[in-house]
Amino acid sequence: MQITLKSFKVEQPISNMLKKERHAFIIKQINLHNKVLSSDLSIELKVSEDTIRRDLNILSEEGKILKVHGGALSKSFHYPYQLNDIYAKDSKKEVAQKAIKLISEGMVVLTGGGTTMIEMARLMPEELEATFFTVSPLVALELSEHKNLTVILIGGQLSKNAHINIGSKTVTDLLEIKVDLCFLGANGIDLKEGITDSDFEVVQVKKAMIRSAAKVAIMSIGEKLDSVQKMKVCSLNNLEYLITDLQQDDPKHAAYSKFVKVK
Amino acid sequence: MQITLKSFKVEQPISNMLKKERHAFIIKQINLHNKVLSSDLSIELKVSEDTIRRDLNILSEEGKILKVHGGALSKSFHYPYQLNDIYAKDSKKEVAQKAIKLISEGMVVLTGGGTTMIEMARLMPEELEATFFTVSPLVALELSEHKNLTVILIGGQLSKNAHINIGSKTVTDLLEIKVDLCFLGANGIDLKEGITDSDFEVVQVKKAMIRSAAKVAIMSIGEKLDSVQKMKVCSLNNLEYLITDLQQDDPKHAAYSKFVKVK
DNA sequence: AAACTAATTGCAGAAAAATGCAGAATTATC
DNA sequence: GATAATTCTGCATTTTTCTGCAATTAGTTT
Repeated sequence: MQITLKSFKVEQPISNMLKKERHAFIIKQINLHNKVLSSDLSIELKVSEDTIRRDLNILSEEGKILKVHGGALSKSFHYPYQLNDIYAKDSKKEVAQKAIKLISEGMVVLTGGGTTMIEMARLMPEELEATFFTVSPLVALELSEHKNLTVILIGGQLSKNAHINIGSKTVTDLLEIKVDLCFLGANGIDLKEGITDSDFEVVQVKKAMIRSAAKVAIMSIGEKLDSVQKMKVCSLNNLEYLITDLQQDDPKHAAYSKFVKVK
Repeated sequence: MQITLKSFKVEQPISNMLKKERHAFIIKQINLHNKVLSSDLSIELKVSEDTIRRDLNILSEEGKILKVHGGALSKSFHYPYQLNDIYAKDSKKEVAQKAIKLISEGMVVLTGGGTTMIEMARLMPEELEATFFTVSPLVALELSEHKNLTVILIGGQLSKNAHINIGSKTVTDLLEIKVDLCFLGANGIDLKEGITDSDFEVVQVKKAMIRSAAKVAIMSIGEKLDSVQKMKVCSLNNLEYLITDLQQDDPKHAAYSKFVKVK
């Protein structure tokens, strides 16, 4: 005996559907795809767009969906944004915590800028004795709140965007130092393209920082994995560590762990 | 100069995106990378730059992002330092206002640290075009909020008390520059003893700053006149200006005006 | 079952929104 | 101060929405 399915049973909109049924169908689609277009629904449900629009208006008034021009979105649709707060602050804190574990007493460390680095500076153990070089005035100020840290700010022209020191002075000063471990943030991390960034001057500084360091650790929230920016900083095999907020055995990590120690 | 990588791999945007979806995408990109370019978004989202610009304007009006020429920035990246409880803030603001009058277009200026200097940085005219050297990370950060200022931070070891860079590196770097005007705060000002301070390393830096400057201006609230600290920075005839919050004809000024131009 | 009322649906035309484009104005950059 | 990039402005086009209104259907009453 053989059963042949003639048609795929997708969400099967019955012709001559009742209003309530249509509404249920719409809600289901929104839950499934987070959005619907009036034009799509009109075709799928074989009713005029006006009817769909009326449906969407009703559902919107009932607070079940978010109506927008052209269709509707899931009510749980929200901006990935926390007012007054740093984006993904908790993730960044986790990254920072993991990074701090790599620092041992008496070490000489070099750090870049960025919110993750500032979180790290804040979370540094109170009693730790170490020397920190940094190109970021903000990181320097945070670090200097810790009594046993020696903080050395590498000078240069202060970049208005990146809030770190850049330019030839910064680069040549960096060439004169030698540190045990360098922590860098990244704007783009990708298997093929390695570490990438979008600002030419920032890239120069990061390259110099990498040259000055025995080991380099990249700190990044998991979201940035597999994204590429316009300019290359270095390839993955220049790195020692990759620190993210993800679990060590997260599938996103797998490919990277061939190149670097993933934390 | 700009190097462009061939491959672009980003959150792939769905075609026929609703406006809100585009907005969410934009905000996510900003949160992730701290900035976006209109031109990039136009390509990524496959809409005209005009549409992106309109999107950015809306998001900016909603206070979600910081729109700038060419794209937008993350708002939280704007650094969160506010020293609000400053002693004698109003007096210091007056001093700062008077000091700013000494700065003219295109000048090269050197500044020290301290709350008065930070007030000056904040009150700087928005459009002023000038070059500022400073040994204070906080002053540097404040100054860098002004678009036409070039801010160069003289590096060194960050002093935990004075919050300025100190040490031999700072001093030798200072010897290599030559500026039109140097603004210094003072801990003690006295007719006989001149400018005095209480921290040895800070004194070394201030001396170096004075050597690098064609003219030196001391900024101080009136209260500090006729007080002496442990270590000498320089005598009064090394100075060009003395700027206080007092009236120019204040009796306290009289004796000083024989040595310096009192403002 | 007929008649009546209320709700639903589709449609035409007007209104509003969204988008892209051209040229002018402004801003950045060197 | 010239050049290039970006933004603004007004406008045309397309798409979506809104507003009656007529046709249809469903439900109720007599």
